Amino acid sequence: MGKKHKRSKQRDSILELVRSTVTHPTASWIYDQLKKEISSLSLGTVYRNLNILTEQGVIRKFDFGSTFDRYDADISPHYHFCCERCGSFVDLETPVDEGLNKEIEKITDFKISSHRIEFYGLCDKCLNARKPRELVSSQRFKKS
Amino acid sequence: MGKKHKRSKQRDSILELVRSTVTHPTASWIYDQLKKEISSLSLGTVYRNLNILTEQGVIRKFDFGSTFDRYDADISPHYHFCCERCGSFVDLETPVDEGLNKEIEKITDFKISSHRIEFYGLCDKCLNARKPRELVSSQRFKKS
DNA sequence: GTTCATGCAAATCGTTTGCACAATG
DNA sequence: CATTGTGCAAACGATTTGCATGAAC
Repeated sequence: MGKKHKRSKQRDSILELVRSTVTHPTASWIYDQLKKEISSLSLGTVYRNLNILTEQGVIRKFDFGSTFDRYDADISPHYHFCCERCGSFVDLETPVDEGLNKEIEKITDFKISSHRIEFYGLCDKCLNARKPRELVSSQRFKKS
Repeated sequence: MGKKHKRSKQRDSILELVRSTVTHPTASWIYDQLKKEISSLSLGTVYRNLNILTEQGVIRKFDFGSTFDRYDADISPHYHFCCERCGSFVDLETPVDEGLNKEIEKITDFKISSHRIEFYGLCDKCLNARKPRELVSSQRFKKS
């Protein structure tokens, strides 16, 4: 069950602004824009509402699933899987589809040099650990 | 031309450790591990060396290209392109390949619920702006 | 009137940096 | 010995949070 959320002018404006652009704006850009309109606006409110909207699934946040940079000594191109439960980040064996870059070049005016794919879901360990008693629902994963 | 880098026990150990694991470790995990071995080690050194190794192409850093979270009101599945020069982040029209998830499930024990693809390269604007005088080589892109 | 949102400022967290000293070539 | 690396602590920048006040229901 999600929490009850009252409407607010601030949240409405934030959503409207994010919907009006295709630039995938950052929080501070949103803040700068709306500040002109709602001069009392604070940055904390922008962050709070972006999180609420993301939680509600109304917008999407691109944060790579973790705040921490991760390092990999395998520099050969390969894809990754990221477990949404435990946060593990593993290499996949699937061959990399080099043709994809060309396909995108065909439909855009861009020069594509590389691409990256991440798959999300549940890893085998977490699948098996499913519901032994209760589901640890929102276990925000920590570093390490 | 890259800079001259002298060898150091710290950097050697960091590289060895990153190479010895497939867990895509974070800086602080690396620090914790090596601290046992090199008790004088400092976190700053770990970061400095991870950056050097990344710069040298010996390891790879997964940082999503920007420090800022970006938000998108288009929650329908679609892929993205990220310009390595100006940092613009744009939606692609290519249809999403839903079959990919199944393919990965076939070769792993994971339950895949979604995937995400980002293409990297140069956008049309940056391509055309190429070398009018000089190439703005390492323009680290700012917010907005 | 109870609940949730706001603005503000302080706090947090990952990462970077300036500096004096130590190690490398 | 000239140059780069280290440890330490302070600085940084994005994001979060505690608190008193204000708006929504």
